[in-house]
Amino acid sequence: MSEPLTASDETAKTLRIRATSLHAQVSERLRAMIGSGELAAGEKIQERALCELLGVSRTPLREALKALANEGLIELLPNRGSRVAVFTRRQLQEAFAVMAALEGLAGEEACESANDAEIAEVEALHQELLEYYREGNAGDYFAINRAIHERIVLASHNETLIEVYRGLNHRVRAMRFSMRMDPQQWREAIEEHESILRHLKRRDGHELGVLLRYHLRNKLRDAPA
Amino acid sequence: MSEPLTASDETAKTLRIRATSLHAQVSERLRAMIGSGELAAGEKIQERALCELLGVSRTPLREALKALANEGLIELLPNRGSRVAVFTRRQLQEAFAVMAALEGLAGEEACESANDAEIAEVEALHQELLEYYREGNAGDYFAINRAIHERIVLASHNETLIEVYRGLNHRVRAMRFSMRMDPQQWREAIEEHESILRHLKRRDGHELGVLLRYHLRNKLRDAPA
DNA sequence: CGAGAGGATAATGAATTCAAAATTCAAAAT
DNA sequence: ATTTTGAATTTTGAATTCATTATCCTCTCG
Repeated sequence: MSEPLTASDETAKTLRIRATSLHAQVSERLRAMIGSGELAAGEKIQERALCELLGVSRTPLREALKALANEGLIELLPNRGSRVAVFTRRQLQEAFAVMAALEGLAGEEACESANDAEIAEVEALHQELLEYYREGNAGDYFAINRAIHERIVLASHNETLIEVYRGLNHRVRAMRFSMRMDPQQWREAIEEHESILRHLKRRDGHELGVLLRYHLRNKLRDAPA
Repeated sequence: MSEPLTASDETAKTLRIRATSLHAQVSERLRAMIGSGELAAGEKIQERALCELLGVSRTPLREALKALANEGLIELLPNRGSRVAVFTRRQLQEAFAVMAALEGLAGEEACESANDAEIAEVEALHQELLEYYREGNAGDYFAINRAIHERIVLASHNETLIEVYRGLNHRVRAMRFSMRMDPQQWREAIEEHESILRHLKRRDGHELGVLLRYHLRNKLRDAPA
């Protein structure tokens, strides 16, 4: 893993149209590295080493760092470089609360704007969710759970909402928390998801909004941090 | 206006500790210029000219541009530089909807977290609002209106929420819309504000949340854009 | 007279350079 | 032995340089 972003082969370089600017590629890459934990929270950014790893000069890397700092994923220390942002338990709870509020709006708007295919997709994911619940497969359950929430946000067709939600999602991923639930909570979560799907299919925006705004409450235990 | 960011006087330079990095100062400055309309929507960013105006080299300017692009205030055109973002009427409506959702959460949390001084401050602003309403002074009315909403968000003591809200606020300012209301709507807005204040003082988070989530609906006419 | 080719000019994107600041490390002093 | 000092080294922040791409302008040809 971690190959240079630019093709090392000269021919490939000249033949391939450069899709995006380097700083955008580096930003994307760093977000992924932070989200996956390859760059750990609090870790100092070694500019020169990262440049070498990514195969770019410091200029695009620093541009990317500034952009990510604006997103909250990187902290800039005056005259002392930058490090991966450290999130507190409180910040995680805050992000959850904001995301729940956004999902509430997304639910309302999705009921008005979603097309049938999008709703069908959520339903399909819901079936998968139930499958993993029955199997007791928590890892895949959480992945699907997240996918469902994302699909509902996408179905709002509100680009601004989608973008803001995405930013928070990046942060939450960076936090690498463990969302452990006991069987009772898990059962309740499943019931809530049943309601969510039902209201979405009925396009009952108001009720779906209420559900989503409170669905995330108390789901969080805490992060290892 | 528009003096270089760095002191031109050598003595001042050496004596004063440099507070923040150039890119941060430039970002701040550009946000203000976009918010005030000094840089108009859609306007091409002339890097060299701006550098000269701000008294910095292209490096910090470009870092700032990347950061603002991430915020949505600047558009990056591949190999063609950048321009001030152009917002559509739809994006403005989207931003309003998201802000209303965030204010709803802010209201709920403010009722739990605000201290009495913060509530008193909102009440004082509310009195000012009424004053401007009676005077028919729309300009100051909107300024105070915005201040009230901001104070409620701040009173949530949810840093993540505050930050996300602030980002949207920058965009909305950049849009320079006109929020014209007829007398009937204005009267209704005042009544809503009365309710908002009443619920805040009673710390009735649920009701305040509902109010704020729907307060902004239909407030928007449109932008000159 | 207008459309298009082609070359000059300017702007962009990224690498490199350079000064200032922080960090490291070894020697000296308590 | 531990802390302190101060020079060497590294890292950072920002300016400058350089290759590439886009834009403009003129000239030719229809």
